[in-house]
Amino acid sequence: MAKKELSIEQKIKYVQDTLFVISGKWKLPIMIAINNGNNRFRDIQRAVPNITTRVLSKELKDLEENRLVVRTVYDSLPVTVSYTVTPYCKSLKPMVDEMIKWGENHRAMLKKIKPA
Amino acid sequence: MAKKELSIEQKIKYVQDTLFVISGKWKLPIMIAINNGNNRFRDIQRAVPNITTRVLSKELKDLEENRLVVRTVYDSLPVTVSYTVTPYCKSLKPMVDEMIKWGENHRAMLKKIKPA
DNA sequence: CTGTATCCATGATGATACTG
DNA sequence: CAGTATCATCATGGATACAG
Repeated sequence: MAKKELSIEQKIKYVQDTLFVISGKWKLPIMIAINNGNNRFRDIQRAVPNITTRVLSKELKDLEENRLVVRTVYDSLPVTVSYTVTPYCKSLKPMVDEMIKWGENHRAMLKKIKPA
Repeated sequence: MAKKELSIEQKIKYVQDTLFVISGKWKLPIMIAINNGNNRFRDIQRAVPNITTRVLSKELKDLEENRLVVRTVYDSLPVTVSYTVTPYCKSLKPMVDEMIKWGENHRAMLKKIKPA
Protein backbone atom coordinates (compact mmCIF):
# COMPACT_ATOMS: atom_id res chain seq x y z
CA MET A 1 0.00 0.00 0.00
CA ALA A 2 1.41 3.31 -1.07
CA LYS A 3 2.25 5.87 1.55
CA LYS A 4 -0.25 8.67 1.60
CA GLU A 5 1.14 12.16 1.16
CA LEU A 6 -0.26 14.61 3.65
CA SER A 7 -1.31 18.08 2.67
CA ILE A 8 0.46 20.97 4.28
CA GLU A 9 -2.66 21.74 6.28
CA GLN A 10 -2.65 18.25 7.71
CA LYS A 11 1.05 18.38 8.49
CA ILE A 12 0.60 21.60 10.40
CA LYS A 13 -2.39 20.24 12.25
CA TYR A 14 -0.66 17.03 13.30
CA VAL A 15 2.52 18.80 14.37
CA GLN A 16 0.45 21.12 16.51
CA ASP A 17 -1.32 18.14 18.06
CA THR A 18 2.02 16.65 19.00
CA LEU A 19 3.36 19.93 20.28
CA PHE A 20 0.31 20.29 22.45
CA VAL A 21 0.84 16.93 24.13
CA ILE A 22 4.56 17.40 24.81
CA SER A 23 4.37 21.13 25.41
CA GLY A 24 6.41 22.76 28.10
CA LYS A 25 9.89 22.26 29.35
CA TRP A 26 9.18 19.25 31.50
CA LYS A 27 6.99 16.53 30.02
CA LEU A 28 9.59 14.82 27.86
CA PRO A 29 12.35 15.06 30.47
CA ILE A 30 9.99 13.50 33.00
CA MET A 31 9.10 10.63 30.69
CA ILE A 32 12.76 10.05 29.92
CA ALA A 33 13.53 9.96 33.62
CA ILE A 34 10.76 7.49 34.39
CA ASN A 35 11.70 5.36 31.44
CA ASN A 36 15.22 5.21 32.80
CA GLY A 37 14.11 3.56 36.00
CA ASN A 38 13.26 6.56 38.13
CA ASN A 39 9.87 5.45 39.32
CA ARG A 40 9.49 7.22 42.63
CA PHE A 41 8.43 10.84 42.90
CA ARG A 42 11.63 11.76 44.63
CA ASP A 43 13.81 9.94 42.12
CA ILE A 44 12.14 11.71 39.24
CA GLN A 45 12.69 15.02 40.92
CA ARG A 46 16.36 14.24 41.39
CA ALA A 47 16.69 13.10 37.78
CA VAL A 48 15.08 16.20 36.30
CA PRO A 49 17.22 19.18 37.31
CA ASN A 50 15.52 22.23 38.78
CA ILE A 51 11.95 21.01 38.73
CA THR A 52 9.88 21.87 41.80
CA THR A 53 7.47 19.52 43.53
CA ARG A 54 4.56 21.65 42.52
CA VAL A 55 5.38 21.53 38.83
CA LEU A 56 6.35 17.87 38.89
CA SER A 57 3.06 17.02 40.55
CA LYS A 58 1.07 18.89 37.97
CA GLU A 59 3.00 17.52 35.02
CA LEU A 60 2.57 13.96 36.24
CA LYS A 61 -1.17 14.51 36.38
CA ASP A 62 -1.19 15.83 32.83
CA LEU A 63 0.79 12.83 31.65
CA GLU A 64 -1.62 10.51 33.39
CA GLU A 65 -4.55 12.15 31.63
CA ASN A 66 -2.80 11.74 28.30
CA ARG A 67 -2.25 8.06 29.11
CA LEU A 68 1.48 8.38 28.88
CA VAL A 69 2.19 7.59 32.51
CA VAL A 70 0.55 5.35 35.11
CA ARG A 71 0.53 6.05 38.82
CA THR A 72 0.38 3.06 41.15
CA VAL A 73 -0.02 3.22 44.91
CA TYR A 74 1.38 0.33 46.93
CA ASP A 75 -0.33 -0.43 50.17
CA SER A 76 2.85 -0.77 52.15
CA LEU A 77 3.96 1.03 55.24
CA PRO A 78 4.70 3.74 54.56
CA VAL A 79 2.69 3.99 51.39
CA THR A 80 4.87 4.11 48.29
CA VAL A 81 3.92 5.43 44.89
CA SER A 82 5.36 4.26 41.62
CA TYR A 83 5.21 5.93 38.23
CA THR A 84 5.70 3.96 35.05
CA VAL A 85 5.46 4.80 31.39
CA THR A 86 2.78 3.15 29.28
CA PRO A 87 3.35 1.22 26.06
CA TYR A 88 1.74 4.17 24.33
CA CYS A 89 4.39 6.44 25.76
CA LYS A 90 7.04 4.27 24.13
CA SER A 91 5.59 5.16 20.74
CA LEU A 92 7.15 8.57 21.30
CA LYS A 93 10.62 7.06 21.26
CA PRO A 94 11.51 7.57 17.57
CA MET A 95 10.53 11.19 17.87
CA VAL A 96 12.36 11.72 21.14
CA ASP A 97 15.47 10.05 19.76
CA GLU A 98 15.44 12.49 16.87
CA MET A 99 15.03 15.38 19.28
CA ILE A 100 17.99 14.22 21.36
CA LYS A 101 20.11 13.84 18.25
CA TRP A 102 19.17 17.26 16.97
CA GLY A 103 19.72 18.93 20.33
CA GLU A 104 23.14 17.38 20.63
CA ASN A 105 24.13 18.56 17.19
CA HIS A 106 22.61 21.98 17.76
CA ARG A 107 24.63 22.50 20.91
CA ALA A 108 27.80 21.53 19.05
CA MET A 109 26.94 23.94 16.27
CA LEU A 110 26.35 26.82 18.65
CA LYS A 111 29.75 26.19 20.18
CA LYS A 112 31.31 26.54 16.75
CA ILE A 113 29.70 29.79 15.75
CA LYS A 114 29.84 31.36 19.19
CA PRO A 115 32.55 29.72 21.28
CA ALA A 116 32.56 30.61 24.94
CA MET B 1 32.75 3.44 15.13
CA ALA B 2 30.42 2.43 17.91
CA LYS B 3 27.51 4.66 18.72
CA LYS B 4 27.99 6.49 21.95
CA GLU B 5 25.32 5.95 24.58
CA LEU B 6 24.19 9.14 26.21
CA SER B 7 23.57 9.39 29.92
CA ILE B 8 20.10 10.25 31.05
CA GLU B 9 21.32 13.68 32.13
CA GLN B 10 22.58 14.35 28.63
CA LYS B 11 19.39 13.10 27.03
CA ILE B 12 17.33 15.43 29.18
CA LYS B 13 19.62 18.34 28.46
CA TYR B 14 19.56 17.84 24.70
CA VAL B 15 15.81 17.35 24.57
CA GLN B 16 15.37 20.58 26.48
CA ASP B 17 17.69 22.34 24.06
CA THR B 18 15.55 21.18 21.18
CA LEU B 19 12.33 22.05 22.94
CA PHE B 20 13.69 25.52 23.56
CA VAL B 21 14.36 26.14 19.88
CA ILE B 22 11.03 24.85 18.59
CA SER B 23 8.98 25.95 21.58
CA GLY B 24 5.55 27.40 21.13
CA LYS B 25 2.67 26.57 18.87
CA TRP B 26 3.96 28.31 15.81
CA LYS B 27 7.63 27.83 14.92
CA LEU B 28 7.33 24.42 13.34
CA PRO B 29 4.11 25.19 11.48
CA ILE B 30 5.75 28.32 10.09
CA MET B 31 8.80 26.41 8.90
CA ILE B 32 6.59 23.78 7.32
CA ALA B 33 4.65 26.48 5.53
CA ILE B 34 7.77 28.21 4.21
CA ASN B 35 9.29 24.91 3.18
CA ASN B 36 6.13 24.23 1.20
CA GLY B 37 6.62 27.25 -0.97
CA ASN B 38 4.91 29.94 1.04
CA ASN B 39 7.62 32.53 0.95
CA ARG B 40 5.72 35.77 1.34
CA PHE B 41 4.56 37.08 4.69
CA ARG B 42 0.97 37.00 3.59
CA ASP B 43 1.20 33.49 2.17
CA ILE B 44 2.67 32.20 5.39
CA GLN B 45 -0.10 33.83 7.35
CA ARG B 46 -2.69 32.20 5.11
CA ALA B 47 -1.00 28.81 5.38
CA VAL B 48 -0.82 28.86 9.18
CA PRO B 49 -4.37 29.06 10.47
CA ASN B 50 -5.22 31.63 13.10
CA ILE B 51 -1.83 33.25 13.49
CA THR B 52 -1.85 37.02 13.86
CA THR B 53 0.56 39.39 12.17
CA ARG B 54 2.07 40.34 15.47
CA VAL B 55 2.90 36.78 16.42
CA LEU B 56 4.04 35.80 12.94
CA SER B 57 6.37 38.77 12.83
CA LYS B 58 7.90 37.90 16.17
CA GLU B 59 8.26 34.21 15.40
CA LEU B 60 9.97 34.94 12.10
CA LYS B 61 12.49 37.08 13.93
CA ASP B 62 13.17 34.28 16.40
CA LEU B 63 13.66 31.84 13.56
CA GLU B 64 16.06 34.23 11.85
CA GLU B 65 18.11 34.49 15.02
CA ASN B 66 18.26 30.73 15.28
CA ARG B 67 19.46 30.59 11.67
CA LEU B 68 16.52 28.51 10.59
CA VAL B 69 14.98 31.07 8.27
CA VAL B 70 16.41 33.79 6.03
CA ARG B 71 14.67 37.02 5.20
CA THR B 72 15.42 38.65 1.87
CA VAL B 73 14.21 42.04 0.73
CA TYR B 74 13.85 42.62 -2.99
CA ASP B 75 14.30 46.13 -4.21
CA SER B 76 11.28 46.11 -6.43
CA LEU B 77 8.31 48.41 -6.46
CA PRO B 78 6.61 47.86 -4.20
CA VAL B 79 9.26 46.24 -2.04
CA THR B 80 8.71 42.52 -1.61
CA VAL B 81 10.06 40.31 1.13
CA SER B 82 10.81 36.65 0.80
CA TYR B 83 11.37 34.11 3.56
CA THR B 84 13.21 30.89 2.91
CA VAL B 85 14.36 28.05 5.13
CA THR B 86 18.06 27.40 5.55
CA PRO B 87 19.85 24.11 4.94
CA TYR B 88 20.22 23.92 8.70
CA CYS B 89 16.46 24.09 9.05
CA LYS B 90 16.20 21.01 6.86
CA SER B 91 18.13 19.05 9.46
CA LEU B 92 14.95 19.23 11.52
CA LYS B 93 13.10 17.16 8.95
CA PRO B 94 13.55 13.67 10.45
CA MET B 95 12.29 14.98 13.77
CA VAL B 96 9.39 16.86 12.25
CA ASP B 97 8.39 13.84 10.20
CA GLU B 98 8.24 11.79 13.37
CA MET B 99 6.15 14.47 15.04
CA ILE B 100 3.71 14.50 12.15
CA LYS B 101 3.45 10.73 12.21
CA TRP B 102 2.89 10.66 15.94
CA GLY B 103 0.33 13.43 15.87
CA GLU B 104 -1.61 11.68 13.13
CA ASN B 105 -1.68 8.45 15.08
CA HIS B 106 -2.51 10.24 18.31
CA ARG B 107 -5.52 11.92 16.78
CA ALA B 108 -6.74 8.58 15.48
CA MET B 109 -6.29 7.05 18.91
CA LEU B 110 -8.22 9.80 20.63
CA LYS B 111 -11.08 9.22 18.23
CA LYS B 112 -11.18 5.57 19.24
CA ILE B 113 -11.25 6.07 22.98
CA LYS B 114 -13.45 9.14 22.89
CA PRO B 115 -15.47 9.23 19.67
CA ALA B 116 -17.29 12.45 19.00
C1' DC C 1 1.75 43.98 1.33
C1' DT C 2 4.61 43.93 5.43
C1' DG C 3 4.80 44.82 9.18
C1' DT C 4 4.73 47.83 14.28
C1' DA C 5 2.35 49.56 18.53
C1' DT C 6 -0.69 49.00 22.43
C1' DC C 7 -3.17 46.73 25.57
C1' DC C 8 -4.65 42.71 27.78
C1' DA C 9 -5.80 37.71 29.17
C1' DT C 10 -4.08 33.40 30.24
C1' DG C 11 -1.18 29.82 31.35
C1' DA C 12 3.25 28.18 32.65
C1' DT C 13 6.67 28.32 35.89
C1' DG C 14 8.98 29.50 40.32
C1' DA C 15 9.65 30.17 45.66
C1' DT C 16 8.35 28.82 49.82
C1' DA C 17 5.93 26.74 53.39
C1' DC C 18 3.27 23.19 55.05
C1' DT C 19 0.64 18.33 55.63
C1' DG C 20 -0.28 13.21 56.24
C1' DC D 1 8.27 10.19 51.10
C1' DA D 2 4.74 12.29 48.30
C1' DG D 3 2.66 15.59 47.65
C1' DT D 4 -0.77 20.40 48.40
C1' DA D 5 -1.46 25.38 49.26
C1' DT D 6 -0.37 30.16 48.34
C1' DC D 7 1.49 33.79 46.23
C1' DA D 8 4.20 36.01 42.72
C1' DT D 9 6.27 36.50 38.19
C1' DC D 10 6.99 35.97 33.41
C1' DA D 11 6.41 34.47 28.69
C1' DT D 12 3.08 33.44 25.21
C1' DG D 13 -0.32 34.54 22.65
C1' DG D 14 -4.57 37.27 21.10
C1' DA D 15 -7.39 41.69 19.56
C1' DT D 16 -7.20 45.67 17.38
C1' DA D 17 -5.54 49.67 15.25
C1' DC D 18 -2.36 51.88 12.59
C1' DA D 19 2.01 52.98 9.50
C1' DG D 20 5.28 52.91 5.46
